[in-house]
Amino acid sequence: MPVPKTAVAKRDAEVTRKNILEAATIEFSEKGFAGARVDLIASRSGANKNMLYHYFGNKEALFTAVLENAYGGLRARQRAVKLGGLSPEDALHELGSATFDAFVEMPHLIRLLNSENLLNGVHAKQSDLINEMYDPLFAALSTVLEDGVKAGCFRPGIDPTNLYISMASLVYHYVSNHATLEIIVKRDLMSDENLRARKAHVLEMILRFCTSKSSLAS
Amino acid sequence: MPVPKTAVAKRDAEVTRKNILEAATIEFSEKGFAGARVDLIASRSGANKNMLYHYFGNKEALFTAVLENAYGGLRARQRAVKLGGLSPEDALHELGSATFDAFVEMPHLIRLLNSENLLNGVHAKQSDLINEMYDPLFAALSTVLEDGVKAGCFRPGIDPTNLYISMASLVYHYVSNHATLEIIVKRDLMSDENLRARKAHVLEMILRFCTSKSSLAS
DNA sequence: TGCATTTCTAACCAGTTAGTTGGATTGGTT
DNA sequence: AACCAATCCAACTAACTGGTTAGAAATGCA
Repeated sequence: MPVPKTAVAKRDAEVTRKNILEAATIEFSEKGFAGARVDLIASRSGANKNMLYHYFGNKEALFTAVLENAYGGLRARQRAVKLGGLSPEDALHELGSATFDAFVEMPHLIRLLNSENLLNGVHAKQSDLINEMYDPLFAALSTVLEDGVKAGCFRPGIDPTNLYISMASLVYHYVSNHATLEIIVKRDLMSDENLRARKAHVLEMILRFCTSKSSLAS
Repeated sequence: MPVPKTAVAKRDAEVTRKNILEAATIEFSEKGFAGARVDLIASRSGANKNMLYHYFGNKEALFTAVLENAYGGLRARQRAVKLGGLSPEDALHELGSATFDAFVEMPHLIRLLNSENLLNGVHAKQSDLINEMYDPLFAALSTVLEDGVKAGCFRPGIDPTNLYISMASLVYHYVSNHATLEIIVKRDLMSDENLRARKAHVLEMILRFCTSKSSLAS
Protein backbone atom coordinates (compact mmCIF):
# COMPACT_ATOMS: atom_id res chain seq x y z
CA MET A 1 0.00 0.00 0.00
CA PRO A 2 1.64 3.23 -1.14
CA VAL A 3 1.93 5.46 1.90
CA PRO A 4 1.91 9.21 1.08
CA LYS A 5 5.38 10.64 1.49
CA THR A 6 5.66 12.58 4.71
CA ALA A 7 8.71 14.56 3.57
CA VAL A 8 10.53 14.90 6.87
CA ALA A 9 12.85 17.25 5.00
CA LYS A 10 15.84 15.04 5.58
CA ARG A 11 17.11 12.60 3.00
CA ASP A 12 14.54 13.48 0.36
CA ALA A 13 15.66 12.79 -3.19
CA GLU A 14 13.09 15.06 -4.78
CA VAL A 15 13.91 18.01 -2.57
CA THR A 16 17.62 17.53 -3.11
CA ARG A 17 17.09 17.43 -6.87
CA LYS A 18 15.01 20.58 -6.73
CA ASN A 19 17.58 22.35 -4.58
CA ILE A 20 20.35 21.48 -7.04
CA LEU A 21 18.25 22.67 -9.97
CA GLU A 22 17.52 25.97 -8.26
CA ALA A 23 21.14 26.59 -7.32
CA ALA A 24 22.17 25.67 -10.86
CA THR A 25 19.63 28.09 -12.32
CA ILE A 26 21.15 30.93 -10.32
CA GLU A 27 24.74 29.99 -11.08
CA PHE A 28 24.23 29.39 -14.82
CA SER A 29 22.20 32.55 -15.28
CA GLU A 30 24.73 34.66 -13.39
CA LYS A 31 27.88 33.32 -15.02
CA GLY A 32 26.84 31.58 -18.21
CA PHE A 33 27.59 27.96 -19.03
CA ALA A 34 31.38 28.24 -19.19
CA GLY A 35 31.63 30.59 -16.22
CA ALA A 36 29.41 28.53 -13.94
CA ARG A 37 31.19 26.34 -11.38
CA VAL A 38 29.85 22.91 -10.53
CA ASP A 39 31.41 23.03 -7.07
CA LEU A 40 29.53 26.23 -6.28
CA ILE A 41 26.22 24.81 -7.46
CA ALA A 42 26.70 21.77 -5.26
CA SER A 43 27.70 23.68 -2.14
CA ARG A 44 24.98 26.32 -2.53
CA SER A 45 22.31 23.69 -3.03
CA GLY A 46 23.27 22.24 0.31
CA ALA A 47 23.90 18.94 -1.43
CA ASN A 48 27.08 17.21 -2.41
CA LYS A 49 28.79 17.22 -5.77
CA ASN A 50 28.24 13.51 -6.14
CA MET A 51 24.49 14.01 -5.77
CA LEU A 52 24.61 16.50 -8.62
CA TYR A 53 26.32 14.00 -10.90
CA HIS A 54 24.08 11.23 -9.69
CA TYR A 55 20.87 13.09 -10.53
CA PHE A 56 21.93 14.98 -13.64
CA GLY A 57 24.89 13.17 -15.20
CA ASN A 58 27.17 16.05 -16.06
CA LYS A 59 27.40 19.81 -16.40
CA GLU A 60 25.80 19.90 -19.86
CA ALA A 61 22.84 17.75 -18.89
CA LEU A 62 22.34 19.89 -15.81
CA PHE A 63 22.31 22.99 -18.00
CA THR A 64 19.72 21.41 -20.29
CA ALA A 65 17.55 20.58 -17.29
CA VAL A 66 17.86 24.16 -16.03
CA LEU A 67 17.02 25.57 -19.45
CA GLU A 68 13.96 23.35 -19.90
CA ASN A 69 12.76 24.17 -16.42
CA ALA A 70 13.08 27.93 -16.94
CA TYR A 71 11.54 27.76 -20.40
CA GLY A 72 8.69 25.78 -18.89
CA GLY A 73 8.05 28.65 -16.51
CA LEU A 74 7.57 30.96 -19.47
CA ARG A 75 5.23 28.53 -21.17
CA ALA A 76 3.16 28.25 -18.01
CA ARG A 77 2.76 32.03 -17.90
CA GLN A 78 1.78 32.23 -21.52
CA ARG A 79 -0.76 29.45 -21.16
CA ALA A 80 -2.43 31.45 -18.42
CA VAL A 81 -3.31 34.23 -20.87
CA LYS A 82 -6.95 33.93 -21.89
CA LEU A 83 -7.86 35.61 -25.16
CA GLY A 84 -11.38 34.25 -25.54
CA GLY A 85 -14.07 36.91 -25.80
CA LEU A 86 -11.62 39.74 -26.44
CA SER A 87 -11.62 41.93 -29.54
CA PRO A 88 -8.62 41.35 -31.84
CA GLU A 89 -7.05 44.61 -30.64
CA ASP A 90 -7.54 43.73 -26.99
CA ALA A 91 -6.26 40.20 -27.59
CA LEU A 92 -3.10 41.54 -29.22
CA HIS A 93 -2.70 44.01 -26.39
CA GLU A 94 -3.12 41.25 -23.85
CA LEU A 95 -0.61 39.00 -25.59
CA GLY A 96 1.93 41.81 -25.81
CA SER A 97 1.37 42.81 -22.22
CA ALA A 98 1.81 39.26 -20.96
CA THR A 99 4.98 38.78 -23.03
CA PHE A 100 6.40 42.02 -21.68
CA ASP A 101 5.67 41.20 -18.05
CA ALA A 102 6.93 37.65 -18.41
CA PHE A 103 10.39 38.65 -19.67
CA VAL A 104 10.74 41.49 -17.18
CA GLU A 105 9.97 39.11 -14.36
CA MET A 106 12.22 36.32 -15.66
CA PRO A 107 15.62 37.94 -16.22
CA HIS A 108 17.32 34.65 -15.39
CA LEU A 109 15.59 33.00 -18.34
CA ILE A 110 16.94 35.73 -20.59
CA ARG A 111 20.47 35.13 -19.37
CA LEU A 112 20.11 31.38 -19.80
CA LEU A 113 18.83 31.87 -23.33
CA ASN A 114 21.75 34.14 -24.11
CA SER A 115 24.12 31.46 -22.89
CA GLU A 116 22.33 28.87 -24.97
CA ASN A 117 22.55 31.05 -28.07
CA LEU A 118 26.27 31.52 -27.49
CA LEU A 119 26.42 27.75 -27.80
CA ASN A 120 24.31 27.94 -30.98
CA GLY A 121 21.32 26.29 -29.36
CA VAL A 122 22.82 22.80 -29.06
CA HIS A 123 20.86 21.91 -25.95
CA ALA A 124 17.56 23.50 -26.98
CA LYS A 125 17.63 21.68 -30.32
CA GLN A 126 17.63 18.35 -28.52
CA SER A 127 14.68 19.21 -26.32
CA ASP A 128 11.26 18.07 -27.55
CA LEU A 129 9.67 20.24 -24.89
CA ILE A 130 11.20 23.41 -26.29
CA ASN A 131 10.56 22.37 -29.88
CA GLU A 132 6.81 22.27 -29.42
CA MET A 133 6.41 24.84 -26.70
CA TYR A 134 5.48 27.77 -28.92
CA ASP A 135 3.19 26.03 -31.37
CA PRO A 136 -0.01 26.95 -29.48
CA LEU A 137 1.12 30.56 -29.13
CA PHE A 138 1.72 30.95 -32.86
CA ALA A 139 -1.60 29.37 -33.59
CA ALA A 140 -3.31 31.81 -31.24
CA LEU A 141 -1.50 34.80 -32.70
CA SER A 142 -2.40 33.77 -36.25
CA THR A 143 -6.03 33.51 -35.27
CA VAL A 144 -6.00 36.93 -33.65
CA LEU A 145 -4.49 38.46 -36.78
CA GLU A 146 -6.99 36.76 -39.07
CA ASP A 147 -9.90 37.81 -36.89
CA GLY A 148 -8.57 41.36 -36.89
CA VAL A 149 -8.40 41.46 -40.67
CA LYS A 150 -11.93 40.09 -40.94
CA ALA A 151 -13.19 42.63 -38.42
CA GLY A 152 -11.47 45.40 -40.35
CA CYS A 153 -9.25 46.59 -37.52
CA PHE A 154 -5.97 45.04 -38.69
CA ARG A 155 -4.45 45.36 -42.13
CA PRO A 156 -3.83 42.13 -44.06
CA GLY A 157 -0.46 40.57 -44.89
CA ILE A 158 1.16 40.66 -41.45
CA ASP A 159 3.52 37.75 -40.80
CA PRO A 160 2.75 36.25 -37.35
CA THR A 161 6.28 34.89 -37.00
CA ASN A 162 7.97 38.24 -37.47
CA LEU A 163 5.34 39.90 -35.34
CA TYR A 164 5.96 37.56 -32.44
CA ILE A 165 9.72 37.95 -32.77
CA SER A 166 9.21 41.71 -32.66
CA MET A 167 7.03 41.52 -29.57
CA ALA A 168 9.71 39.48 -27.82
CA SER A 169 12.62 41.57 -29.17
CA LEU A 170 11.27 44.86 -27.88
CA VAL A 171 11.30 43.71 -24.27
CA TYR A 172 13.99 41.00 -24.37
CA HIS A 173 16.73 43.23 -25.70
CA TYR A 174 15.78 46.00 -23.28
CA VAL A 175 16.19 43.69 -20.29
CA SER A 176 19.07 41.63 -21.65
CA ASN A 177 21.26 44.56 -22.65
CA HIS A 178 20.21 47.14 -20.10
CA ALA A 179 23.73 47.25 -18.63
CA THR A 180 25.37 48.49 -21.84
CA LEU A 181 22.30 50.40 -23.02
CA GLU A 182 22.25 52.40 -19.79
CA ILE A 183 25.77 53.59 -20.53
CA ILE A 184 24.84 55.03 -23.90
CA VAL A 185 21.37 56.37 -23.08
CA LYS A 186 22.30 57.68 -19.58
CA ARG A 187 19.10 56.51 -17.98
CA ASP A 188 18.18 53.92 -15.34
CA LEU A 189 16.25 51.65 -17.66
CA MET A 190 15.06 49.22 -15.01
CA SER A 191 13.38 51.78 -12.74
CA ASP A 192 9.63 51.30 -12.29
CA GLU A 193 8.92 54.54 -14.12
CA ASN A 194 11.05 53.77 -17.16
CA LEU A 195 9.80 50.20 -17.32
CA ARG A 196 6.25 51.48 -17.39
CA ALA A 197 7.13 53.92 -20.15
CA ARG A 198 8.88 51.17 -22.09
CA LYS A 199 5.87 48.89 -21.86
CA ALA A 200 3.56 51.63 -23.16
CA HIS A 201 6.01 52.34 -25.99
CA VAL A 202 6.24 48.66 -26.97
CA LEU A 203 2.49 48.05 -26.91
CA GLU A 204 1.88 51.18 -28.93
CA MET A 205 4.44 50.11 -31.50
CA ILE A 206 2.89 46.67 -31.88
CA LEU A 207 -0.68 47.92 -32.08
CA ARG A 208 0.05 50.80 -34.44
CA PHE A 209 1.91 48.36 -36.67
CA CYS A 210 -1.14 46.16 -37.01
CA THR A 211 -3.89 48.76 -37.03
CA SER A 212 -2.49 51.61 -39.14
CA LYS A 213 -4.05 51.42 -42.56
CA SER A 214 -2.34 54.13 -44.56
CA SER A 215 0.20 53.03 -47.11
CA LEU A 216 3.75 54.08 -46.42
CA ALA A 217 5.80 56.52 -48.44
CA SER A 218 9.10 55.14 -49.73
CA MET B 1 65.83 60.64 -39.29
CA PRO B 2 62.72 58.43 -38.97
CA VAL B 3 62.95 55.88 -41.71
CA PRO B 4 59.52 54.67 -42.91
CA LYS B 5 58.90 51.19 -41.59
CA THR B 6 59.43 48.68 -44.34
CA ALA B 7 57.49 45.98 -42.50
CA VAL B 8 59.42 42.91 -43.54
CA ALA B 9 56.64 41.02 -41.79
CA LYS B 10 59.01 39.73 -39.16
CA ARG B 11 59.37 41.29 -35.73
CA ASP B 12 56.66 43.92 -36.13
CA ALA B 13 55.08 44.98 -32.88
CA GLU B 14 52.09 46.65 -34.46
CA VAL B 15 51.22 43.68 -36.65
CA THR B 16 51.63 41.29 -33.74
CA ARG B 17 49.32 43.41 -31.61
CA LYS B 18 46.74 43.52 -34.38
CA ASN B 19 46.97 39.76 -34.93
CA ILE B 20 46.40 39.12 -31.23
CA LEU B 21 43.43 41.51 -31.18
CA GLU B 22 41.84 39.78 -34.17
CA ALA B 23 42.35 36.30 -32.78
CA ALA B 24 40.95 37.49 -29.45
CA THR B 25 37.89 38.97 -31.15
CA ILE B 26 37.11 35.63 -32.73
CA GLU B 27 37.74 33.63 -29.57
CA PHE B 28 35.81 35.93 -27.22
CA SER B 29 32.87 36.25 -29.57
CA GLU B 30 32.67 32.50 -30.13
CA LYS B 31 33.03 31.40 -26.52
CA GLY B 32 32.29 34.41 -24.36
CA PHE B 33 34.65 35.84 -21.77
CA ALA B 34 34.72 32.86 -19.41
CA GLY B 35 34.80 30.30 -22.20
CA ALA B 36 37.59 31.95 -24.17
CA ARG B 37 41.06 30.45 -23.76
CA VAL B 38 44.10 32.68 -23.62
CA ASP B 39 46.34 29.89 -24.94
CA LEU B 40 44.16 29.52 -28.02
CA ILE B 41 44.18 33.24 -28.72
CA ALA B 42 47.95 33.31 -28.51
CA SER B 43 48.53 30.28 -30.72
CA ARG B 44 45.95 31.32 -33.33
CA SER B 45 47.39 34.81 -33.55
CA GLY B 46 50.72 33.23 -34.45
CA ALA B 47 52.25 35.05 -31.52
CA ASN B 48 53.33 33.86 -28.14
CA LYS B 49 51.40 34.00 -24.90
CA ASN B 50 53.96 36.30 -23.35
CA MET B 51 53.41 38.78 -26.20
CA LEU B 52 49.74 38.82 -25.37
CA TYR B 53 50.40 39.64 -21.74
CA HIS B 54 53.06 42.14 -22.74
CA TYR B 55 50.76 44.10 -25.02
CA PHE B 56 47.47 43.80 -23.16
CA GLY B 57 48.24 43.03 -19.52
CA ASN B 58 45.70 40.32 -18.78
CA LYS B 59 42.59 38.56 -20.06
CA GLU B 60 40.20 41.28 -18.87
CA ALA B 61 42.16 44.13 -20.40
CA LEU B 62 42.37 42.18 -23.64
CA PHE B 63 38.60 41.74 -23.58
CA THR B 64 38.12 45.47 -23.03
CA ALA B 65 40.39 46.23 -25.99
CA VAL B 66 38.43 43.78 -28.16
CA LEU B 67 35.11 45.29 -27.08
CA GLU B 68 36.22 48.86 -27.75
CA ASN B 69 37.63 47.89 -31.11
CA ALA B 70 34.43 46.15 -32.19
CA TYR B 71 32.23 48.93 -30.85
CA GLY B 72 34.38 51.40 -32.75
CA GLY B 73 33.57 49.54 -35.94
CA LEU B 74 29.87 50.14 -35.32
CA ARG B 75 30.45 53.81 -34.63
CA ALA B 76 32.39 54.17 -37.87
CA ARG B 77 29.50 52.67 -39.82
CA GLN B 78 26.97 54.93 -38.15
CA ARG B 79 29.06 58.02 -38.79
CA ALA B 80 29.04 57.19 -42.48
CA VAL B 81 25.25 57.65 -42.63
CA LYS B 82 24.46 61.04 -44.10
CA LEU B 83 21.01 62.39 -43.27
CA GLY B 84 21.41 65.93 -44.63
CA GLY B 85 18.90 66.87 -47.32
CA LEU B 86 16.59 63.94 -46.61
CA SER B 87 12.97 64.28 -45.57
CA PRO B 88 12.30 63.22 -41.94
CA GLU B 89 10.69 60.01 -43.17
CA ASP B 90 13.61 59.20 -45.45
CA ALA B 91 16.09 60.10 -42.72
CA LEU B 92 14.39 57.74 -40.26
CA HIS B 93 14.28 55.05 -42.92
CA GLU B 94 17.96 55.55 -43.64
CA LEU B 95 18.90 55.40 -39.96
CA GLY B 96 16.86 52.26 -39.47
CA SER B 97 18.28 50.66 -42.57
CA ALA B 98 21.87 51.41 -41.56
CA THR B 99 21.30 50.09 -38.04
CA PHE B 100 19.78 46.91 -39.43
CA ASP B 101 22.60 46.27 -41.87
CA ALA B 102 25.27 47.09 -39.31
CA PHE B 103 24.09 44.51 -36.79
CA VAL B 104 23.49 41.84 -39.40
CA GLU B 105 27.02 42.28 -40.68
CA MET B 106 28.60 42.39 -37.23
CA PRO B 107 27.39 39.27 -35.43
CA HIS B 108 30.65 39.10 -33.49
CA LEU B 109 29.88 42.50 -31.94
CA ILE B 110 26.52 41.18 -30.82
CA ARG B 111 28.12 38.21 -29.14
CA LEU B 112 30.71 40.39 -27.45
CA LEU B 113 27.99 42.70 -26.17
CA ASN B 114 26.06 39.73 -24.83
CA SER B 115 29.16 38.62 -22.98
CA GLU B 116 29.66 42.09 -21.62
CA ASN B 117 26.07 42.26 -20.43
CA LEU B 118 26.48 38.92 -18.70
CA LEU B 119 29.22 40.70 -16.76
CA ASN B 120 26.84 43.61 -16.10
CA GLY B 121 28.80 45.98 -18.30
CA VAL B 122 31.85 46.32 -16.03
CA HIS B 123 34.27 46.89 -18.90
CA ALA B 124 32.03 49.14 -20.97
CA LYS B 125 31.37 51.38 -17.97
CA GLN B 126 35.06 52.15 -17.69
CA SER B 127 35.43 53.07 -21.35
CA ASP B 128 35.18 56.77 -22.20
CA LEU B 129 34.97 55.83 -25.86
CA ILE B 130 31.81 53.78 -25.36
CA ASN B 131 30.31 56.33 -22.98
CA GLU B 132 30.24 59.07 -25.58
CA MET B 133 29.92 57.02 -28.72
CA TYR B 134 26.16 57.33 -29.12
CA ASP B 135 25.73 60.99 -28.20
CA PRO B 136 25.85 62.18 -31.85
CA LEU B 137 23.40 59.51 -32.93
CA PHE B 138 20.84 60.47 -30.31
CA ALA B 139 21.24 64.11 -31.22
CA ALA B 140 20.63 63.28 -34.88
CA LEU B 141 17.60 61.13 -34.09
CA SER B 142 16.09 63.84 -31.89
CA THR B 143 16.49 66.36 -34.69
CA VAL B 144 14.87 64.03 -37.21
CA LEU B 145 11.89 63.51 -34.89
CA GLU B 146 11.50 67.23 -34.24
CA ASP B 147 11.74 68.06 -37.93
CA GLY B 148 9.15 65.39 -38.66
CA VAL B 149 6.72 66.84 -36.13
CA LYS B 150 7.21 70.33 -37.57
CA ALA B 151 6.69 69.01 -41.09
CA GLY B 152 3.53 67.26 -39.96
CA CYS B 153 4.61 63.76 -40.95
CA PHE B 154 5.45 62.45 -37.43
CA ARG B 155 3.20 62.61 -34.42
CA PRO B 156 4.56 64.46 -31.36
CA GLY B 157 5.63 62.95 -28.06
CA ILE B 158 7.90 60.17 -29.32
CA ASP B 159 10.80 59.42 -26.99
CA PRO B 160 14.03 59.21 -29.04
CA THR B 161 15.71 56.94 -26.48
CA ASN B 162 12.99 54.31 -26.57
CA LEU B 163 12.75 54.64 -30.32
CA TYR B 164 16.46 53.98 -30.80
CA ILE B 165 16.36 51.05 -28.39
CA SER B 166 13.47 49.64 -30.42
CA MET B 167 15.31 50.07 -33.71
CA ALA B 168 18.27 48.21 -32.28
CA SER B 169 16.14 45.58 -30.50
CA LEU B 170 14.25 44.52 -33.60
CA VAL B 171 17.40 43.47 -35.42
CA TYR B 172 19.75 42.69 -32.51
CA HIS B 173 17.48 40.11 -30.91
CA TYR B 174 16.75 38.51 -34.25
CA VAL B 175 20.45 37.97 -34.94
CA SER B 176 21.52 37.28 -31.37
CA ASN B 177 18.86 34.67 -30.62
CA HIS B 178 18.35 33.18 -34.06
CA ALA B 179 19.58 29.78 -32.86
CA THR B 180 16.79 29.33 -30.29
CA LEU B 181 14.23 31.33 -32.29
CA GLU B 182 14.70 29.04 -35.27
CA ILE B 183 13.70 26.09 -33.12
CA ILE B 184 10.39 27.60 -32.13
CA VAL B 185 9.47 29.27 -35.41
CA LYS B 186 10.74 26.45 -37.67
CA ARG B 187 12.29 28.76 -40.21
CA ASP B 188 15.86 29.53 -41.36
CA LEU B 189 15.95 33.07 -40.07
CA MET B 190 19.35 33.97 -41.49
CA SER B 191 18.59 33.11 -45.11
CA ASP B 192 18.82 36.02 -47.55
CA GLU B 193 15.12 35.86 -48.20
CA ASN B 194 14.04 35.90 -44.56
CA LEU B 195 16.58 38.58 -43.69
CA ARG B 196 15.13 40.78 -46.43
CA ALA B 197 11.62 40.16 -45.14
CA ARG B 198 12.75 40.92 -41.60
CA LYS B 199 14.30 44.21 -42.64
CA ALA B 200 11.12 45.29 -44.42
CA HIS B 201 9.09 44.30 -41.36
CA VAL B 202 11.33 46.25 -38.99
CA LEU B 203 11.42 49.40 -41.11
CA GLU B 204 7.68 49.30 -41.54
CA MET B 205 7.18 48.94 -37.81
CA ILE B 206 9.44 51.90 -37.04
CA LEU B 207 7.93 54.16 -39.69
CA ARG B 208 4.33 53.29 -38.93
CA PHE B 209 5.00 53.95 -35.27
CA CYS B 210 6.17 57.49 -36.01
CA THR B 211 3.81 58.40 -38.83
CA SER B 212 0.48 56.90 -37.82
CA LYS B 213 -1.71 59.66 -36.45
CA SER B 214 -4.88 57.96 -35.28
CA SER B 215 -5.37 57.60 -31.56
CA LEU B 216 -5.34 54.06 -30.27
CA ALA B 217 -8.24 52.21 -28.74
CA SER B 218 -7.62 50.86 -25.23
C1' DT C 1 81.42 47.30 -33.73
C1' DG C 2 79.42 47.36 -29.28
C1' DC C 3 75.46 47.81 -26.48
C1' DA C 4 70.90 48.67 -24.78
C1' DT C 5 66.20 47.95 -26.01
C1' DT C 6 62.48 45.72 -28.09
C1' DT C 7 60.44 41.58 -29.82
C1' DC C 8 59.97 37.06 -29.28
C1' DT C 9 60.09 31.96 -27.44
C1' DA C 10 59.59 27.75 -24.65
C1' DA C 11 59.24 25.84 -20.41
C1' DC C 12 57.26 26.34 -16.17
C1' DC C 13 53.95 27.13 -12.00
C1' DA C 14 50.39 27.29 -8.64
C1' DG C 15 45.61 27.22 -8.41
C1' DT C 16 41.36 25.54 -10.29
C1' DT C 17 38.19 22.45 -12.88
C1' DA C 18 34.84 18.77 -14.11
C1' DG C 19 34.26 14.47 -12.90
C1' DT C 20 35.32 9.87 -9.82
C1' DT C 21 35.84 6.67 -6.07
C1' DG C 22 34.79 4.05 -2.12
C1' DG C 23 32.54 3.92 1.62
C1' DA C 24 29.10 5.62 5.38
C1' DT C 25 24.32 6.44 6.71
C1' DT C 26 19.45 6.14 6.29
C1' DG C 27 14.75 4.30 5.61
C1' DG C 28 11.62 1.11 3.88
C1' DT C 29 10.47 -3.95 3.52
C1' DT C 30 10.00 -8.49 5.06
C1' DA D 1 16.26 -7.69 13.24
C1' DA D 2 18.23 -8.08 9.02
C1' DC D 3 18.71 -6.75 4.59
C1' DC D 4 19.06 -3.76 0.59
C1' DA D 5 18.61 -0.04 -2.28
C1' DA D 6 18.58 4.82 -2.18
C1' DT D 7 20.81 8.78 -0.40
C1' DC D 8 24.61 11.14 0.96
C1' DC D 9 29.63 12.66 1.87
C1' DA D 10 34.83 13.73 1.91
C1' DA D 11 38.76 13.08 -0.42
C1' DC D 12 40.93 12.34 -4.70
C1' DT D 13 42.66 12.92 -9.66
C1' DA D 14 44.07 14.10 -14.16
C1' DA D 15 43.69 17.74 -17.11
C1' DC D 16 43.56 22.47 -17.76
C1' DT D 17 43.83 27.58 -16.56
C1' DG D 18 45.66 32.33 -16.43
C1' DG D 19 49.80 34.14 -15.71
C1' DT D 20 55.27 34.17 -15.02
C1' DT D 21 60.16 33.57 -15.81
C1' DA D 22 64.57 33.43 -17.81
C1' DG D 23 66.74 33.99 -21.58
C1' DA D 24 67.41 34.07 -26.97
C1' DA D 25 67.35 36.67 -31.31
C1' DA D 26 66.66 40.74 -33.79
C1' DT D 27 66.85 45.87 -34.11
C1' DG D 28 68.37 50.65 -33.67
C1' DC D 29 71.82 53.73 -32.37
C1' DA D 30 76.48 55.53 -30.72
